[in-house]
Amino acid sequence: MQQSPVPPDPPIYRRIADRLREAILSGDLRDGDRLPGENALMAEYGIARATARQALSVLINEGLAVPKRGSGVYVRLFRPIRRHGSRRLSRRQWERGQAIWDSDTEGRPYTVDDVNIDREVAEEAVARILDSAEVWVRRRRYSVDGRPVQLSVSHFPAALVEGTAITREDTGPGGVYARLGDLGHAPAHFTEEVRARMPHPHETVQLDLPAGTPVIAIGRVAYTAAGVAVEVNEMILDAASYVLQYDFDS
Amino acid sequence: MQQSPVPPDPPIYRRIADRLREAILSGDLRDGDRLPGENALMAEYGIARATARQALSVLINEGLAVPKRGSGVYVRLFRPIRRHGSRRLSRRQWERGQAIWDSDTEGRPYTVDDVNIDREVAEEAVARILDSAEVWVRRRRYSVDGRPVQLSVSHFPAALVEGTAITREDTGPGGVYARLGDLGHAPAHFTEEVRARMPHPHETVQLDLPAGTPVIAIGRVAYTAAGVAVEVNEMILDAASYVLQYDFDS
DNA sequence: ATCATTGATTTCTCTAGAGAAGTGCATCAC
DNA sequence: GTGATGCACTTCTCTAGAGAAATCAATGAT
Repeated sequence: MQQSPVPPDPPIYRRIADRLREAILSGDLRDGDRLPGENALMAEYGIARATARQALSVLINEGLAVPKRGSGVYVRLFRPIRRHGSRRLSRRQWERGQAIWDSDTEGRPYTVDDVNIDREVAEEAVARILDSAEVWVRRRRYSVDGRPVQLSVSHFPAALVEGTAITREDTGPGGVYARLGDLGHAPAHFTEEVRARMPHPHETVQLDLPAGTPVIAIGRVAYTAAGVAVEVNEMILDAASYVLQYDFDS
Repeated sequence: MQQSPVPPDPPIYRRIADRLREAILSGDLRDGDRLPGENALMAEYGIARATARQALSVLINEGLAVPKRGSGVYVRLFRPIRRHGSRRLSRRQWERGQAIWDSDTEGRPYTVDDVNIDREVAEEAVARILDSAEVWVRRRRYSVDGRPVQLSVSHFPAALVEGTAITREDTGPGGVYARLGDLGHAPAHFTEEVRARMPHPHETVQLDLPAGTPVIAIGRVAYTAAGVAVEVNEMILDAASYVLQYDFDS
């Protein structure tokens, strides 16, 4: 057989999904508006319930819509926070009014819940970087406007921070970086590795993520001026809540 | 009524998905291994086809599995490329063997297909940043090992680059940045904004993305030493193919 | 006015079954 | 050996229907 030159027309559920997506992206349906539900689609197109659900699930898994059980399916909103990698550099002229994507200029108040501090045996990658088999681990969750947006797990070499405020809930003024400075190990250089992926179940729960929302995973390593690694911080961000900004010369 | 203290046990499809996920994350099922299919799950658990499909769709939308029509459902592999923000800084001691996530050290050969160069009226955000209503636009797609991994759309102020090699397919040795240097507008500073989201349909097609794969959207602005914006580059990366690395002092 | 109840509406879960369409392997003709 | 054919198996699409569970507004009792 020769290659069929006829593009097979897409299945019903996909055509419906395409239509609805178009309505969302074009702005016909705005943030928070309600989409036609299962019953409405069944009636409008004369299709079975499963087919209507399949159409809606496409948009839900694309992160464009959010289902509310017992209520309806709604257009999802995107209003991110801007997170700066290098504060020093980004505070230059090229920052003001020059952003590509709209975002709330920071300054939104964080709250921290679920602090958890522990001494543990480090997993392989962390032990290698910190050159320390045992580590103190600080786990926290950050919320903005009462909604959780970020998980953070910090690791410190046990021998270095033993007995300091870093092993206690209240780290004092300036936080952990100030305490590392007190120890003569002030961070001077950072490396951040950034990935994006779909969340694991426990991340979905802790960040209260709707379907179709990826997470941004950041692995940050802090080094002293001498090049000694003093912290490994693994962060998980709700991708719908963040725009990361990095500035650099070259 | 009081708050029900009984956690309602999860539905069947979710329990099955949890089991399979566990098998994948624990390493029982490795990259490329085949998962039990619809028919196997129907038989094993005595459930309807739709329920078995729903269980598998959970993993597919999480990006852990990839369905191959007519063949089976397989465990997805993750073998990312490392992309450096600031080459200069990351080429220091703290780079060697200090990565958190495994990745192919770069050097993998890129190929560029689908080059497309055009003079256009800039959209609002780009016009504002470049301070130019008209722009030259270079669209390209990058592939590694024959698989598309990145889309890139570069904008240049029309008045600046008119008549130069930047408006032609072959930009000559050193690429567009060398040409901007020839014009006395060598880029000296970069700002990158990073987001993650689920792909739009045309991105899914052009990057050949399976379901459950987010994209990383990078908006990069290049500035001269004088602070003049000379390029806006919007990139879309297959999130399963990349780890971004940023290095900075502070 | 406030609170509890009821009922309509909505999404969610699942069953049972049918046919279309793509894959991959074994078999057969040459 | 080589290529074509057929068949088993797989995922994909869709129908029809049922009950559970959550939401929301209106109604009624206090």
